[in-house]
Amino acid sequence: MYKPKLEKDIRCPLEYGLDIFGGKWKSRIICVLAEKKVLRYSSLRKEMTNITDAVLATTLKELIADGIVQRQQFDEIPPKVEYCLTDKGRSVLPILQSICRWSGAYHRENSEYIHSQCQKCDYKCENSSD
Amino acid sequence: MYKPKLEKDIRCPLEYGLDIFGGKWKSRIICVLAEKKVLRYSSLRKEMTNITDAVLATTLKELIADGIVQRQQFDEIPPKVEYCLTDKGRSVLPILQSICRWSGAYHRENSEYIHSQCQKCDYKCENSSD
DNA sequence: CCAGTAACTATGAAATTAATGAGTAACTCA
DNA sequence: TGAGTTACTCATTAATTTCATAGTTACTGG
Repeated sequence: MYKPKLEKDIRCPLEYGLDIFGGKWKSRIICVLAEKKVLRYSSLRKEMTNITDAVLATTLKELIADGIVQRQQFDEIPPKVEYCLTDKGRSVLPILQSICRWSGAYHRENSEYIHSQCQKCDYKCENSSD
Repeated sequence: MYKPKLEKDIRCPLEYGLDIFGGKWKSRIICVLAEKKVLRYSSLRKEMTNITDAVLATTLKELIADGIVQRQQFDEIPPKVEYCLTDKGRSVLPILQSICRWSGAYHRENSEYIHSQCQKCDYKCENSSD
């Protein structure tokens, strides 16, 4: 059974925010959903190279519990479940973009940073072109 | 001896950025230094309630290696070392503020989030009043 | 009737991160 | 002489996060 971290609710806004889109997979899921709009569970897993079911399922639960991702279930056989960002989820995209821009300013010149397993770069950094 | 993570340099900007100010202590150190400008090691540890020497020392090394924090050593007895933010370090403050503002919009209404051990809230959230 | 599919869950191992507690050099102050 | 100070390091343990693998239900297509 999934147990939400109650402690999170008494943390400060900065920790609350970092908890929502920090970590290894959360920002990546948010970016993929931002790009593809709607994805079934299996398609999402294919987009996220190397993620395992256990991690994807629990990470999705956290994002849903935090109101970032919406889950819509269709009662069919075989099962069908669709995931997309909520308004709250879309509202974090400017923050992620600002992080990308900031990093780009310091990080871009001295290394290759776009590797094939990181879809969010292709999305984020091309779209933040002001 | 401290070994920098080379892998970080081939990651995408979003991961690079989250690595720099994510984690349990990094954003807190950045905020305290933003507020106090300059702090000796021992004062910094006092500001960060509950941090241990081992964690503070290695976290500082990471922030220094990432160019966020500057270390200045005075050859005195007893030893004296001062820490402050670099320009790059100060440039992350707007991002941290935007995270605070975002969180505040969603998080503020339903809980107490400022607790005594979180100095960065007092700093961050009062200063982001637009 | 057996393999395949979808969307998971459960379990244990591995890896990473953080915490604990002690120790160090070279002094100063009582 | 002996405790206190500073800015750490080191070794070990604990906690957290992630990975790897297998299993489940209720079907469908061959």
